[in-house]
Formats: sequence, structure tokens, C-alpha cells
Amino acid sequence: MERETDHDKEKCQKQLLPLADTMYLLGGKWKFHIIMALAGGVSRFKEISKSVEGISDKVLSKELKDLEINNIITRTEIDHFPPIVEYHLTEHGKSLQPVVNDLAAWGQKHRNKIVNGG
Amino acid sequence: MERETDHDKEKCQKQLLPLADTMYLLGGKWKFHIIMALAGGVSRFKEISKSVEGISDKVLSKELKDLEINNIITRTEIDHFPPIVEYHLTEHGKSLQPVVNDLAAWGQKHRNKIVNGG
DNA sequence: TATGTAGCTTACCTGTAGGTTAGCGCTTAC
DNA sequence: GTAAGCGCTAACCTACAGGTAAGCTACATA
Repeated sequence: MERETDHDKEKCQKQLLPLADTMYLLGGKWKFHIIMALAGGVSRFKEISKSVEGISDKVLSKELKDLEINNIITRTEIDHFPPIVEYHLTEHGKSLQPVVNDLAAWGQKHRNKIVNGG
Repeated sequence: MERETDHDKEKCQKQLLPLADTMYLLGGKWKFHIIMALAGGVSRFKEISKSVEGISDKVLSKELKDLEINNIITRTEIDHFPPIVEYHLTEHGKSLQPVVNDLAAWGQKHRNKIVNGG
């Protein structure tokens, strides 16, 4: 019954919570788009909304809030009229980069598998 | 305007599709639980449903179908009464392991950051 | 005869992510 | 005076993921 190769049930169980966190945090339709826009040097609200095609102001605003709460981005208001608000990736946010790359790489491989009828 | 460090907008755009695929494939409430159950040596429907606490038959059945379509698992019917069906990770499915580990590791780090008020 | 079994499927219901539209404060530009 | 601009927010609606409950096959046991 406990005949597993290099697998440890406890360890797996423990992975599930942080995994769920991550998936929740990065899930949804827009998170990656936004993160990548920010990674690409875009920083102001309208710039992001232009860069992330199709997103509405409301949703963008909400997603940015989510990301800020989770310490992925910072929000800086500059006292000015019309308002200026800048968003930037935190170090923690930047640490997502390799994970995202791996995910994308796997996704690419997966795409080929499926398309080529693997 | 094109002043980016090691960042390439095109590359990012190209990442978004496979990224979306992956997130769609692994997203939802149960996929990881199921994959981990299978990775842990569990293979029959009822075993999985017991191992993945809280999942309903209907949802498990649907998720397994999804995973099969996406070539993450195989489904083998054994002619028998009562029916016996075995599910196993494919090589492709197993190749998710490192990605999942990275994701979980980042999630763990993230959890600490947030909990410790990073 | 009734009940339990494995692996589903069908029908139905609910919660929520995300879409649409509108409007706010406050200034400059026509 | 009125229109446009930025960064939101509020009100509303829809689609879909996922939950619950029941039923199917065909045999085995009580």
C-alpha cells in the first residue's frame, strides 16, 4: 500500500496549499498579461490598459489591487492633476519570472504534443 | 519607448498563449489534487475519489476526461464486473512534476512573504 | 427481493469571475 | 461652456465552474 518510488504522500499534501495559492494568485484571465506588461516596462494605468488588450478599467483596477495586496506590485500615487499612478513589479513579483518561463515552456511543449496528435 | 533591459515584447506575447493553455489545463479546484494522487500511485476511480477529499464523482469524471484529452493521463478499461478502470500519468503528465514543484516552491515562498508581512 | 458495488451520466442549482455602462473629481484646451 | 483627460468606483448582467442528488448496468451476497 505504501509502495511508492520516490514519492512522499505527506510532501504532496503540503504542496497543495501553496500550489492553490499560486494558482489562485496567477489564475484568471488577466494576471499574466498585466505582469508581463509591467515586466516590459509599462507602468501607468492607461498604458497598462492599452498594453493589455481587451481588459476593462474596472477589471484592471481590481486585478492591480489583487496584485498589490499580494505584494507582487507596488502602487505609487504622484500628486498631480490629472492623477498619475505608477505600478511596478516588486522583487517578489520579479521572482515569478523563472516560474512563468517554465510554465510557458511546458505550455509550448504541451501545445506541440496536442497539435501534433502526440 | 523601446527602452527595456532584458525584455522582449514579442517573446512575452508569444508566451501568453502557452501560458494560458497551461493555466487553463491546470486551473480549477481539483487538477493538482488528482495529478498528485496519480503520481502517488493511486489509479482507480474510487481510490482517486477517496484520495482527493471532497470531490464528487461527477466532477472527478469530468476532470479525468479533461486530463485524458490533454494527454496528461491514460485511461484503461478492464473488462470486468463491477467495472475496473485504471488511470495513469503519461510521460507528458510526469513532465509536469518539475513545473509543479517550482510552482509550489514559489507558493511556499509567497506564503511566507505574505504571512510575515513581507 | 433488496441492497451494495464501480464508474460513470443526467438534471438541476448556486456562486462568482469577469463583462458593460455610467459617472466621479479636477484641470487644461478649445 | 463644454469636452477631453486619468484613475478609479458603483450598479448591473451573464456565463460557466462546480456542487447535489439521483439513476444506469449487471453481478454478488443476505
